[in-house]
Amino acid sequence: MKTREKILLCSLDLFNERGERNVTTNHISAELAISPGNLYYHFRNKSDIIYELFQQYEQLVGYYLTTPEDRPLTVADMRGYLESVFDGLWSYRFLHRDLEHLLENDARLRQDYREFTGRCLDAINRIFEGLAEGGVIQSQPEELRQAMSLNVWLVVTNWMAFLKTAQGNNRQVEITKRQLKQGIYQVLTLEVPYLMPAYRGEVLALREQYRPELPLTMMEPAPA
Amino acid sequence: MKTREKILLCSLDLFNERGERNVTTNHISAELAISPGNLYYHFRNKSDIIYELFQQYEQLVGYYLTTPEDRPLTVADMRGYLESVFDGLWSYRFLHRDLEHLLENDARLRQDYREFTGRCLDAINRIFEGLAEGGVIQSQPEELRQAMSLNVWLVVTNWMAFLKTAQGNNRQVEITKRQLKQGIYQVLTLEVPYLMPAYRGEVLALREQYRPELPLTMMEPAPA
DNA sequence: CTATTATTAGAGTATATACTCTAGGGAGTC
DNA sequence: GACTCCCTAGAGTATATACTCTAATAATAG
Repeated sequence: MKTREKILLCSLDLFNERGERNVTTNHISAELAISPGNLYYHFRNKSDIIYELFQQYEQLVGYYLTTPEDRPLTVADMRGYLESVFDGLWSYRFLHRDLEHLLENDARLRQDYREFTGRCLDAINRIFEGLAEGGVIQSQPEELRQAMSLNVWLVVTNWMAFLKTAQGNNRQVEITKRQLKQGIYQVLTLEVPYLMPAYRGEVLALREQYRPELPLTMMEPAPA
Repeated sequence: MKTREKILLCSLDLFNERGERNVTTNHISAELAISPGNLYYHFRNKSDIIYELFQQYEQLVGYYLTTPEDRPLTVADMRGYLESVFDGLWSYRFLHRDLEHLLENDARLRQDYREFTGRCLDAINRIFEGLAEGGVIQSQPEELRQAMSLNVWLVVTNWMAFLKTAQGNNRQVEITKRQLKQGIYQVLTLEVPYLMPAYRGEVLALREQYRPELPLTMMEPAPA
């Protein structure tokens, strides 16, 4: 594998594990057993690495969130959206952590992220429309649907941060993918009151699959 | 005013304005025109300042969220809770920004914040119960109510962060209190489907008062 | 083989930042 | 006046971190 590619992969790993803030370019090069100079040959600076990872993320989520134009959406579709979006979130989870700091220091990222948010909100909105067409949820006025979409976005993008704060006494709180996916439970909670009778049971059963075992604020870090 | 108190007030101001991360102890002492040594005479370290500010915040919100035991809740109560909680959020908004980093570096804060979260979730839950008793919203099974409360918490605590990311092209995005309070609109959106007919109109009218003028992702920073 | 380009090493630097240390001023008390 | 206690000054330090610079080495093209 090319060094450049290795740097990206290694950076992503370290960022996800320890948080971008706690990973220096020296750490990255040390982990790869290359010199700092080498790293800076391939990337002008740390921001460029982050930006490129963000672009990967953007592309991935954009791909996940496409909606078919020729048919309404089903419960299976919805599940697919949730699963894949949370997968993406997991793979690039460092982004949604120190996000504010990242945006503060990179104008490109700031701009792109803003547009990305807009596209995602639109996509969520279209998914709600599709689900209404498919008879899964009630149709709602545009205004309400948009506000709902925004709430979905807030829950999805901040679920990880909540887990980290609500959990454990250790400095390095390790979140599992399973826990992250309990965010799906919270998103489906938002939909509960809008479910049509015909699909209510099915969606509630799906929701149960993501239910946390314990109330979240009582969760302790998994023993090592 | 005592120097100690001045340090707390000044720190809070600077933290809120520029973000905790961008404010050093040297900045604080410079702003106050005192020496760093002086600051460190009053506080052992930066974390101690933050921790004391957090305790103020905790107390404030704890006070805001108390529920009367002798009567059900009204729409006016609900409005009061939302207004005051968002006021508190505004006054200590730096806390909910770099929260993860703050918790990572202070075990006391980590522990306290976790308990604080638990208490807040309980309080939100009790408020929902009170509103159901008061006939404002439908009564819901415990499990659903808890998940709803958690969603409310997620929206409330992350609304500020969303505004900062969704808005403007400037490094230092200035959020107004008015914009922050649009978070109330989002919280009330969560309640819409549960409103009882008798109060539906009233709550929807209340909600309208917090409606953003523009779709949020199109919002530009206010011209200087 | 030679010339050129792409890649790598690794010591070194500029800057920032939380914090320390010593010395002393001012006000009240005996 | 001397003692004590609270408070203050401000130069200085240890450490971290993003990044640079020079030189050397592989890879490739002609």
